[in-house]
Amino acid sequence: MAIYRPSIGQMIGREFFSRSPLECSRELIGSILRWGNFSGRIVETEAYDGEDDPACHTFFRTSARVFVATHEAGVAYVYLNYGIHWMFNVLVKGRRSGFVLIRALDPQTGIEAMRVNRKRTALTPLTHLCSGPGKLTQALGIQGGDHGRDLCSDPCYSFYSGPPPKVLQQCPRIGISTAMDYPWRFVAAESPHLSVRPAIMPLP
DNA sequence: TTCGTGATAGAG
DNA sequence: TCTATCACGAAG
Repeated sequence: MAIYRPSIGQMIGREFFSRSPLECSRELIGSILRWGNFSGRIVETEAYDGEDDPACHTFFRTSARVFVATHEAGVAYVYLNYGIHWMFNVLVKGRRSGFVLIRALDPQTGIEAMRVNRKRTALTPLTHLCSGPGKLTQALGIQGGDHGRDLCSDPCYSFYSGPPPKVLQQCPRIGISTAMDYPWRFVAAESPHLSVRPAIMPLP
């Protein structure tokens, strides 16, 4: 796998996302998502492979295949799930194309506004603000209008390289009903901001 | 454990 | 048109 780790604080460019979903998912752990006045460190992602992954939208949605074909790597793929929750993904197009689902953030800036968006009080633990894909979109105000937004051209809506995780753990994806054995979820295992703590994986 | 909620796609 | 499905979260 190609290693791409720009120096800390550098805006992540389109070439980062011009790689496979697994590479991008893994290396986004520890990076910073800036979204307007909000920012957070990415501590949990999942990879969805657009070619032979039954859990990926491209597998069962024509519109997703059209989206991949008509957009550049590094744009947002946002959709509503269960009629309630917006899911925030990034389109990646390398040797393989697909999506990276951003599942949890460690909030850095805009925390009070996140609490307002989440309709939570100051008593709510910080670790509950963005610990899940639906929670983080609500906290940052990400909605359907952001579908297709380019995340590689506007410094206010971009990813920035950050300190690498202390313990990068790879484990099975959660919340899906097919292809559940693919270990395509990545977490910063030391973070208290995860949606679900992964089981301790036995050594190979 | 249950339930709310809406876009999507495929069947009829 | 109708219906099943869905990468979730909160309340109880």
